[in-house]
Amino acid sequence: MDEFLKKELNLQYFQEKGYTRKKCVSCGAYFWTLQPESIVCGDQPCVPFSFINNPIGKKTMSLSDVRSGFLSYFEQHNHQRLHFPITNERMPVIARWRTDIYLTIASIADFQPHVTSGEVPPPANPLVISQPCIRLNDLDEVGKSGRHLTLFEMMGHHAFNKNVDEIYFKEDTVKYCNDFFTNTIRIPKEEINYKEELWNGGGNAGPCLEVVAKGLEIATLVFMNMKADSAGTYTIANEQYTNNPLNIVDTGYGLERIAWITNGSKTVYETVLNETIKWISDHAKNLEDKKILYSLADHSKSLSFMLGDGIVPSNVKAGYLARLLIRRCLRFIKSLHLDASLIDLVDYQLLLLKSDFPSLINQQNQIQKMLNVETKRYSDTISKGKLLVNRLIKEKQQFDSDTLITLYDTHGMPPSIVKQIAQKQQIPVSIPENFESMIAELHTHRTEKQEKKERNEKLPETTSLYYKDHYLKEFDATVLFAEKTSQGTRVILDKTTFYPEGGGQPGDKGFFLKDGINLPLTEVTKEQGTIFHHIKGELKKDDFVHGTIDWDHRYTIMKHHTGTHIINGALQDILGAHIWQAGSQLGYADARFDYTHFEPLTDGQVKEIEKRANEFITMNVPVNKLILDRNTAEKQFGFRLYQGGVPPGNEIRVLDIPGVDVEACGGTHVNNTAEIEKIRIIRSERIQDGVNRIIFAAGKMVDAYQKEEQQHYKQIIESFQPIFTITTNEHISNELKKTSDLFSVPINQLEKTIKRFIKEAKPTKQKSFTNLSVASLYLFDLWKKNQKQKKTIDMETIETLKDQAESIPGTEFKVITAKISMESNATAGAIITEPNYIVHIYDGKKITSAASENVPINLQESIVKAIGEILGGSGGGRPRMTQSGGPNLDRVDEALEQAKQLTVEILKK
RNA sequence: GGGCUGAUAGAUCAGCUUGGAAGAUCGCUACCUUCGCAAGGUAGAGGCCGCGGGUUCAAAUCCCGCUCAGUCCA
Repeated sequence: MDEFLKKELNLQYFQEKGYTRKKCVSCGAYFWTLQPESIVCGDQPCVPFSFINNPIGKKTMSLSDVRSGFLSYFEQHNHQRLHFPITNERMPVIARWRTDIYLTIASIADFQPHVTSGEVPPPANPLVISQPCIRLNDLDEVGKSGRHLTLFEMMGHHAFNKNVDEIYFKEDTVKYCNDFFTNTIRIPKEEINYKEELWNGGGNAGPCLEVVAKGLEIATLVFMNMKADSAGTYTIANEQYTNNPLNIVDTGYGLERIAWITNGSKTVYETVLNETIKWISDHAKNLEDKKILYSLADHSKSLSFMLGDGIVPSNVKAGYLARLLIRRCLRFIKSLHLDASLIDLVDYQLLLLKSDFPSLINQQNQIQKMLNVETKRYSDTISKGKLLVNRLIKEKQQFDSDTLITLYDTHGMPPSIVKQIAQKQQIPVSIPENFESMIAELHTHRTEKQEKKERNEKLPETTSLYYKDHYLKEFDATVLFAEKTSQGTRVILDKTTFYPEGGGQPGDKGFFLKDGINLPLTEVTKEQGTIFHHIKGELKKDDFVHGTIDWDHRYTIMKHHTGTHIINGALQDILGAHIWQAGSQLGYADARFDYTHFEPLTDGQVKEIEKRANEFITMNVPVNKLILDRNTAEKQFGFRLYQGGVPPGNEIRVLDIPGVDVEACGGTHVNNTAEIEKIRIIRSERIQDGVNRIIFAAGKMVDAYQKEEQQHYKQIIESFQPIFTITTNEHISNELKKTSDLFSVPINQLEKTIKRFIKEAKPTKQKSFTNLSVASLYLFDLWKKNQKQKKTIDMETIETLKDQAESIPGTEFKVITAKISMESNATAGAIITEPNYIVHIYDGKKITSAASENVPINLQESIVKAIGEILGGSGGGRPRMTQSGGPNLDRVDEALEQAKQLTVEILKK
């Protein structure tokens, strides 16, 4: 490998400028230096930091100084700066364009995978960017090491070479780098060493040079020229690599580190987060733990970016990472005894970031709301957890590590808080050193590798007519491929207007005509880019067919599809820019749209959204269907495009509804919002933490839905009919919702439920009500009263029963058998509070047998089974209190008689 | 996306292992005590035991779905 690096990195530039290649006596790595006598590479840990209190550079530089110095240096050297809507010169910290990572972790991540793979041309070439990145993998080092940050800016100049080095590659990269550091930052050239390393990550690899000065790595220059490939000839870290189609200059300059080296402060935090640290110190009462102070300053900055770029805290995906940081912050705030809230702190951060990152403060309102929700939720969790811990203390008097793990994993109680609570009660708690890894262990599970299906190259491609004209209903085509299936035939055509199932849009229906024979289409699918038509009947290769689409089906779905974009637009309008599509599924009868939001919608908000959506419809907004290359689309519309996921390839279909919504979308759509006619929101629900769902109908399906609703309503009214009448039929959906809430039963079960309640409540008076919900409420109350009455003991009945008691000859004991309408257990229980009674009571459902304390009888052993069997069942209970029953209730008299006889037999002397 | 919890009175929770009359504490109401308040005492109101199925003579309890909530991990 050394030989490989020597060959790759033996640059002309080093030779000309008089650098020497040396081997570090400490770590063994090779490095290039202008100090031939040096024996160590100059990186940590081989040498200590030597710039602390001894800064280098022409002057102390702020983050802004370094950033603008870098960007303008490279701009002057023919690099182009990037511009995006909303975020301006950077990309968001949430990697919307990536499916493999949640957060933007490096400047090159901006261009992966599409640009680095060569599929999409770079937005500019060469280009320069300063990209805010978030890395949470070394969370515990933050604040402790003096140099770890969760949010940092990685500055990079990138060049993408198709033919080795036509833009520039290794030589110019080092030249620019050295020039920038020595002239713009003014680090003496002798202080800068270039250390040889091999870099690999994210499926790529290549030689690299680490730029170190005074013990600190300030930049990494990667020459990415290889990609992972099992058939490759290079072996790096046990993986095979081959040449990449592009030679990529991937540089990463640590903005914060460069500022730090010119400041010479004790830690990076004093340089990067100085104002925040001061602010926190001013508000804190306990500053003993510097690590916590630094961490809080760092985390709150990360949060400003995460929430400002639209992450909604939740228990899934990137939302969970935001919550993780929020909860750490809340814990830090508590232990510092801050007299300000997390909201105050983030507000202050936003103010500091306002001039360099203005998009963040635009989200201040939403950020405050989200932090408020999260703060409240966390304190709820902790106070619930405290109760739980206290209960466990009572029960166990100690905490083993299993309990600690359960408390954290299941209830979110951090062990440190458990320890605090327990210590107050003199219960010792020892937190295992490897707690974190024990948690990790708990969650290790195999991740199933998804085998990539290779596209069958032999299968022909199909021209998608539906994209050229979303309204095309008929077409002629030639069969290119046919294959028999159990259902019929599946064929590939040269062209089609049948939309295949995908992206939440169901496939089209319709039929083919061949020589006057009708061949119905059962399914259209897309597998690895090939469109298959599944038909009933037979077709052969080279047949000519005429296809006709089920236009009603397709057009309804088109209305629903454009409808989801309108709903999305309405949501963003009313709730804010943090609204992001989290999934959608279109149907013929209705459509559903999932989106990120931090709380459930109120009924008022739903109404408002429905109203706004319908306004968009009546505004007659044209629906523009654009095909743009990726860079143009991103530049024009920003990352809002990637609502429904990231489309592959360089050409992107963009659906632009001006003033309403713009998204990359591969579905079929109407031409003008007016065609949708109307939208009705059927339901709004919370499908998981941080994600809500709206189910709506569009066009004629609104009428269909309302018809169905009326049918439900009618059925329910009818089930009330025998006893109650409902006089008005207004606000049907509202009435149904109220009623379904009252009985906590879904609408389709209401009819059944109401019948049950009428049967159990036994209403006797005919009554009429103005509307359904009032009638339901009345019924429910009646039912409750009835239930209660059954349970209340009627003293009169008890006295009557006692009077009926028959004495058992030769004893003081008295036996009662009876059939009553009250609850038999309660009645029996009341009687046997007095001595000498044995009762067998039937209440219409079961026979309860009970005996007073002083009666020497074991009902459970001697009687209960016998009488249960008479009823065709069985029975059981405790010696002094049993119940029995069975399906043959017509033999109750016989059973009671038998019970009496058995009792007398056992007790008589 | 996966794992783990939970849902019983207005609130916090017992009861579920081993099926057999729905409980405690706080809060609420009335009365006693007091010049008044706090506190104490006595009595009382307040439950579709989340929803739906199944097993059983019998389900808050056992089994299966569903809904809602919490939590951890990727």
